[in-house]
Amino acid sequence: MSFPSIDELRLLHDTICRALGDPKRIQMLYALDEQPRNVSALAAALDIPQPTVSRHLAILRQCSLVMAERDGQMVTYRLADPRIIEVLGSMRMILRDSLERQSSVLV
Amino acid sequence: MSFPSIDELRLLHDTICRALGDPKRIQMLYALDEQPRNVSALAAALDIPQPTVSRHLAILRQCSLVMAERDGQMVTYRLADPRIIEVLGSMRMILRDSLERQSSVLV
DNA sequence: TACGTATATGCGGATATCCGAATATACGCA
DNA sequence: TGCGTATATTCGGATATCCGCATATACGTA
Repeated sequence: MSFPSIDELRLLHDTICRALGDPKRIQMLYALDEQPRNVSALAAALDIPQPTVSRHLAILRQCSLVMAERDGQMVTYRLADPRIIEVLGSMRMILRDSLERQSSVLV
Repeated sequence: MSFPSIDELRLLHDTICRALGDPKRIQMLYALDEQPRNVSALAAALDIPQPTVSRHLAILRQCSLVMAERDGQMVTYRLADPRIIEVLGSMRMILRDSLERQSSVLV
């Protein structure tokens, strides 16, 4: 087989794909792409309870998609790699074209 | 806010991200990118039981990532949009760079 | 119709995920 | 040390996911 090993795909799934496994986390990635924020700023911007935000950030941190930097009492989070936003953009294009294809069948 | 609406992100998650939510499904996408296959060929190639393959294919179908075409008794599956493989390739690069970054810290 | 092959689905249990509520920890400051 | 703010974690319950196993459905052929 010429395609990636199941081990690499498992790793890929355990990190990046898993991180994208919740819409709130995707939302958080976009918010952090716009600008780095601390936990409560993120919670306020997205209208999500602070413990929930903190938990999702912990997952994004484990998956190495965000970086945390303590700054006094606050912890500022930023994207570890802005290319994740490009990946999401590609997904949105695939989704958009897929929906378009489906709706044109209905005409 | 200038980033995508929570509704679009929810839709994105419910389709593409959800489809990538299992390593077997990612493996199947790669196998189908290599060449279209029917269910039992896919099951044999990946050494996964047929009912499991069938169920994962149903999810990929719901998410519009694969297309099914009946061909006598067999059903041939193919990628609906090969760009999903490019997306996975980008993810693998992000993962690779992330692991590299982490290991270089340990030196 | 009867049979064999290919594919899909129903059921049940194990496991994972998500969240609200409460609490614990970390830090700055008086 | 004591207090307030920021962040992280624990617990429990609801919900979703995955899979093995058995079975149902679809199709071709005799």
